[in-house]
Amino acid sequence: MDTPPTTTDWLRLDQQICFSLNAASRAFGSVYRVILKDLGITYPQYLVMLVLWEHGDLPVKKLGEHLRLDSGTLSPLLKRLEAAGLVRRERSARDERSVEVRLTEQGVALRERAERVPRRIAAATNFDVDEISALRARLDQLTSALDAAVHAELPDEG
Amino acid sequence: MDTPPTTTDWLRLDQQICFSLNAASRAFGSVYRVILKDLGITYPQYLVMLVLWEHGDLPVKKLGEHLRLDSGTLSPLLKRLEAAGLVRRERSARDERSVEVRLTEQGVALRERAERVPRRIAAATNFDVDEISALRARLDQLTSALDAAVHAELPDEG
DNA sequence: AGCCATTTGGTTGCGTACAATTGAATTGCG
DNA sequence: CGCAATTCAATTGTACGCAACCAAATGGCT
Repeated sequence: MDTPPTTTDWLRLDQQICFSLNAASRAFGSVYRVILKDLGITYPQYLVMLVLWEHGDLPVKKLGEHLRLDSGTLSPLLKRLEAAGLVRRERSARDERSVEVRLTEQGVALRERAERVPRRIAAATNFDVDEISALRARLDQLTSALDAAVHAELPDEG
Repeated sequence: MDTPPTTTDWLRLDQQICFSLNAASRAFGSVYRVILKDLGITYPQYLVMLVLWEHGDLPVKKLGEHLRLDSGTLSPLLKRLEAAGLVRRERSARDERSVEVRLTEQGVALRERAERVPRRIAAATNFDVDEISALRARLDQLTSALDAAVHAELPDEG
């Protein structure tokens, strides 16, 4: 009744941490897919719009820093947003390497329709604001630790 | 100092819940990528192997239920595992619609090398077992709520 | 001025995710 | 038995996410 954990237990426990995280992330994806269908954008595209609405026009680099995404992900995504008419991409005059991402009128206008989204999401989680804050803090803490581990070239054991 | 939250606050808070989740999930991905490189498999492939090690040979359907993945994801993934020699896919004799996924000798043997993985991951998180359990429980609760919301065809507001 | 490391986006290739469709096999029902 | 509905896997098409590589532009240094 109180045997020490076997290797099998470790393998199972292990699955559950990251698996639960993964599952929650994908479950969120499903909810967003439904809610964002009206707006005609995907969840990652919505994240980009959130950043632009909050911070105004930004170069791709800055966008990537806010979202933890690199150009390999952002370039095609931004092209789709541009094709949808929500965003323009313009080479910076000052630094020709840089591409400024600018909201179009449509992009600005979309914000109004997006304002209903957060409340609907919050309702779907069935968590209150404090619970969400606590969970978010925990997750950020976890992310920091994982980032540090990756950059530390991963020591072999604990 | 105690003004009610504006719509902008909502949009920001909203970003943080799902964004933190997403970020944590991707951070885990980076850690697993490094740790699993030795084994020559990706994280989702590792999940499949975990299920097979725990439950033995399974049809694709059952595998998908354990992992919350559909055949569109599993089919190509399983082909890659088969190409790597870790798994065989065989049409069930009893039900020709079903495909049994079976571990090869190599697949069974890989388990031994995989046994070091969980401890290394746990070390990278910098969380103790209880913290991990608590977080996992919270995430599962969240996933359940989100699943319910999706299946309930998403009521408009909270 | 000339050279070179760095910065910045873009592209390619691979591997998930998932909706939608297809097609074969099976089951259920009259 | 015969046929319609269902089940199951595969395929197709779209969209991330990221590593690896590339090219243009910049800035520092001599």
